[in-house]
Amino acid sequence: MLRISKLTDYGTLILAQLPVAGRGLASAGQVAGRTHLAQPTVSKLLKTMTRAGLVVSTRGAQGGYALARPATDISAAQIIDALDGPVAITECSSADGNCDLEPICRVGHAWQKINVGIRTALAQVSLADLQYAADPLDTPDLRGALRPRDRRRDSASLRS
Amino acid sequence: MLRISKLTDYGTLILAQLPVAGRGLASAGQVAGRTHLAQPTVSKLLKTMTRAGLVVSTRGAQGGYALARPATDISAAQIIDALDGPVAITECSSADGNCDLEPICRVGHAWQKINVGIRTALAQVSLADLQYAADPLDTPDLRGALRPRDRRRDSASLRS
DNA sequence: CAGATACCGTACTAAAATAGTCCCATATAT
DNA sequence: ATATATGGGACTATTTTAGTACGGTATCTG
Repeated sequence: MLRISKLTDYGTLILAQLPVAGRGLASAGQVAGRTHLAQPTVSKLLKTMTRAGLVVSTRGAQGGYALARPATDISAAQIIDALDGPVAITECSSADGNCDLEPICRVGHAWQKINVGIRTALAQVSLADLQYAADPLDTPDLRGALRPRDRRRDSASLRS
Repeated sequence: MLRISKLTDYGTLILAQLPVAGRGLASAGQVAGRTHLAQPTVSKLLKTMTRAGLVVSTRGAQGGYALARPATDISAAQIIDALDGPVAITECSSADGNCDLEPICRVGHAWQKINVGIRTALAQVSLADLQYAADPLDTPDLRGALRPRDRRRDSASLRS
């Protein structure tokens, strides 16, 4: 949970190996060699990313792949969308749609908002950013994603 | 990927149903009834959250559960830690530890930094915040989590 | 034109994580 | 004593993720 899937990680590694369109091509086999990943896996990922528009391909002998655009114009969110599919947000927890208890269901929706908030944040991170990641670590403000109309510091309202 | 697991969602629903310690108790059966979740599932989650210290329990007849502390003092990160276990960050992608290609491996680490950044952000969101989540949605700044030493806007350095 | 190279798409298998259930032990109120 | 209710672990089922295989198509080279 809250982890980047292996395939997304692989995909990023692969993208980092590709030349930008116009500066040459790299075949799936070459990329596999450089990343130490299995060739079929690399092929699969490249195919998927091609369909997603992150990568362009050339068929035939001397063919291969290249980044569709500069690394600064490829976002982390796009990579995730391509490889993990559109984010599957948790649906309403009530099995049979019995959402009569409004305050409860609103809690479920809050998680969805957090999901979307995180995703939107990932749209701001580019492949180039990922490549240059240094050591320090800073904390984004996620509370803004919820923005309650009126935040109380007491929990009295918890009583059902 | 990047989704809140069902169990975490359930857990939040359940927490929202519990009185704060000192203001009474709710049994697993009662909570199951109010949330429309299966009783064994509710029991399991409450047991887990008790062990994690989010909830306190009283055994025996008339026993039950209560929040260990006010909803403002229970963070989203704590709920996730309790129910999804410590975040399993993607390990080095190189199967046999062959991380000779430094720039490549650094990409993998960047995702880890994003993971941690998101997690840290979640520590700022309380159960009370989740309950009052309103409609608007704001975007946290995740790029801060990477903070490159010197960010270039060109992708020339992509060439391997 | 022939053959080799390399992508395209889909279907399939395998492995792992998630979700959900069951049972027996223990503690406490009446 | 007995009914109620949590504690802990084992177990099964389901879903998701990861990885492989195969037949098809496009393009370069000679």
